Amino acid sequence: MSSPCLSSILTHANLTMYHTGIADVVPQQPSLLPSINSMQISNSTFNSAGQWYRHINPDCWTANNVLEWISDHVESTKFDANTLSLAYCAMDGPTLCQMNREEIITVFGPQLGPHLYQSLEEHKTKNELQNMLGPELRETCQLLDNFLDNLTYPLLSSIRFGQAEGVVNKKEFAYRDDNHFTCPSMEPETPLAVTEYLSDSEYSSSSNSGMFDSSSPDSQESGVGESDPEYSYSPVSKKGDTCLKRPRGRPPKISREHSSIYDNPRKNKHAPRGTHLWEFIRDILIHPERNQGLMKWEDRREGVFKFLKSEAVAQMWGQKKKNSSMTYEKLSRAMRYYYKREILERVDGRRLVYKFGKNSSGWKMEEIVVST
DNA sequence: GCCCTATTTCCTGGTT
DNA sequence: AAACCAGGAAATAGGG
Repeated sequence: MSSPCLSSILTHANLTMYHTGIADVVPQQPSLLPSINSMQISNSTFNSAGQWYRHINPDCWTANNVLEWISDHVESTKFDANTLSLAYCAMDGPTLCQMNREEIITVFGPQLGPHLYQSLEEHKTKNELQNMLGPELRETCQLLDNFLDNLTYPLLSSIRFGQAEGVVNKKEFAYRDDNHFTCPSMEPETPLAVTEYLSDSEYSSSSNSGMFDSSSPDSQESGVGESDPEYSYSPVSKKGDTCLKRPRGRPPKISREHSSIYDNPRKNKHAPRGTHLWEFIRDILIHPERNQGLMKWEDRREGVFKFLKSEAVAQMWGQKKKNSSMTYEKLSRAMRYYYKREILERVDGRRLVYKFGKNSSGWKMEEIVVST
């Protein structure tokens, strides 16, 4: 992006803010402009690895949080940061929150301004909503944030899993966990790595080419830890050779002494019943600003929704349940059990489409408004 | 330890 | 052919 209009934007911004009474966030004296404007910043100035602001109400953002927030949008919109003056990024959250749309566009320009305004509104809404919601929903939102952060910054997560291998064997991690094989570099609560923000088909094919293939029975038999004869396998196993079949059902969990490094030390001995799958799905749906195309409402009033990134949602569910071998195939089986209990209703002939049933709750507009 | 609920995993067969 | 759907069977985890 070129910056021929920078000076006019800056000049106009100062005048506008002067007249609108928010000039305290920028140099008030025109004579200061040249020196302040010389404090220009480049895209490389920004470091988006922090993102603490995401978990804080914009009203409480520090100037640093504001800078982080702006930096994220500079990166995501490929905006030329050279055209931004640091002076305009030096305001804190309360100051920022006082600005209306026009003021933000005036300050940050017609390209970046609308993005920033939109984002600010989303952060405000999200935090207001989260303050009114229970801990389970907050946890889901946190999960979404973490998951989407990994989608946005795949490099960081791929480094954690060892990017040399390219696609990481998530299934192997899972079974090794279950069978007392652990990855020394893996931290507790480490979010799943996703190498790219893929479409569903891409997601699946990339999985297939790698490790956590859910569709192939052959691949499901591989990647099993070797310590347990029941789960042992031959790495070269193909159809018809000596590979032992994996028993049905959930693999046994690792014992306390072996799992200690994974357990959250704050976790209760008798943890409260976690969010159910349908509640997890619901919580994603009622946070449209965070679900970023994972799922969408087909008919909000009727409770009809659709999976857009089915494998991604399944991975998130697996992340929540500390089960990195979760797939949409398995998730959808659990969903189908809800038909009988009338938590979900069948939607015939439509792929990836489900409907909340009469025994579900918390997704209707009225309920959300009433609960506030 | 038993029972129950809520999944999780695997599977076969059918549909899109 | 791949992805998805349907539902049976068997298994686990956690709570009561």
